[in-house]
Amino acid sequence: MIRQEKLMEVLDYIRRFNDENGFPPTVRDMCRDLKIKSTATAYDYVNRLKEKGLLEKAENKKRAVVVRGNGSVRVPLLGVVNAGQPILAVEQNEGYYSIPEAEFKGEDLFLLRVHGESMIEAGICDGDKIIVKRQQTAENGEIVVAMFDDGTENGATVKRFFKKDGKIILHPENSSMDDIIPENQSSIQILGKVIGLMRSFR
Amino acid sequence: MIRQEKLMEVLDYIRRFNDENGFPPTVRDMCRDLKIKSTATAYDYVNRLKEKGLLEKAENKKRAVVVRGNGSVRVPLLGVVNAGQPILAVEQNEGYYSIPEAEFKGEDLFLLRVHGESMIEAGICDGDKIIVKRQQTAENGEIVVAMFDDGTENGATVKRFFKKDGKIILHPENSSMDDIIPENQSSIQILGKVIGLMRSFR
DNA sequence: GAATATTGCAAACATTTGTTCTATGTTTTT
DNA sequence: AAAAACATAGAACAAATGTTTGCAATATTC
Repeated sequence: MIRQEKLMEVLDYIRRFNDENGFPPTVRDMCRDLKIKSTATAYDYVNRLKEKGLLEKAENKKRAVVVRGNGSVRVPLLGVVNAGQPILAVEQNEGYYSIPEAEFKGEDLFLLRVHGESMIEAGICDGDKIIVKRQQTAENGEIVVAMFDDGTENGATVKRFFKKDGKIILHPENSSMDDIIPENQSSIQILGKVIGLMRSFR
Repeated sequence: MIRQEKLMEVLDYIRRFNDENGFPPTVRDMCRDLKIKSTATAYDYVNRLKEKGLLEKAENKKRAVVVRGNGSVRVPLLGVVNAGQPILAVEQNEGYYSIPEAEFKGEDLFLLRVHGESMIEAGICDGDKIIVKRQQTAENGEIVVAMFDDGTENGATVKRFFKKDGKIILHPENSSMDDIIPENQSSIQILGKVIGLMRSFR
């Protein structure tokens, strides 16, 4: 069917127009650029695309067609994490980053800048930005961001999580460091699970 | 000045509205959501932001305000790189990813999936996606993607680049591997410099 | 404190743009 | 080949939305 192709051409046009201009096209834009002779025709195309669920459209609003999924999610960078300073309780927002959602799936994600070498053997280096999924629990072997308060040592760290004989072990991936087994186990609080990271070389 | 704050609030609102809805707000949207009492006021705000260069606006068009830079660039994933297979000359495009431009600056970027452990001590692991800036030259110590043809060994690899006594050395960051000093030095071709990476834990 | 500039408001106006209607050509079905 | 279904066009209409104008409130300057 020729119609199919035309429809896809329109869909593609809307996507490109949006990318280039920052806002969606009008039916008249479509007519001009795709050599469609009537606004009614373009209007029709848009409605067919909507029926097929290929785009969203708000009725009666101007330039309100949306082709969903440009492929990125916005996540906040909440601070620095290492073996020392805790993340501030009132998480300061250091800005938003758009990360590819195909790569980093999940609800309630945030970023933290890593400080320190404690996870170097897991390929997590000083300065990396880790992508964390907020959750209170963790499975054995997962890398987590956790807080605990143990008198001398306290704060937020990123470590590999293990539970053995009912005791939580926070294991640094650095052979020159020892496991952390907080005395005050009940103070341990999982902030989230590390699902990915980004690094930029300077 | 109170005015300043209000302006920034509007700018932020436009950005958020766009993120959430996929298209920009109208002056009346601003009035409703920011408790502005007159469309003329909102209109005024928008024009001031335009004067300051903080947004773009097409005259007389509906919903045509744009806060440039939603913060991401679209880059293609071109294939796999390791010590073996070359990237296909006709680079196959495996899709686009939106990556934060604040983090990964530069023109002409692309992604490659890394295969192998040859850069493990530089924190580049098997399965990582590296962000490469296309360029033909490199400085001493930079991590590059390079191709060479040396009879037995050939293809594209990611290695640290050194030039010593006129000879190019491709240094793996893995103490169990040896430096590569291609016999046929003239066959060495730098495809780009690695400026960052992304990883997602499965 | 008067003069002046800035800011905000309400209402009217102008333009853009979505939507509907009817007609005509084109393909598919019977 | 007639009938039916579909696709497109052109024009008119209606709603959404940008823009202008004049006035009041508030802040700033002298």
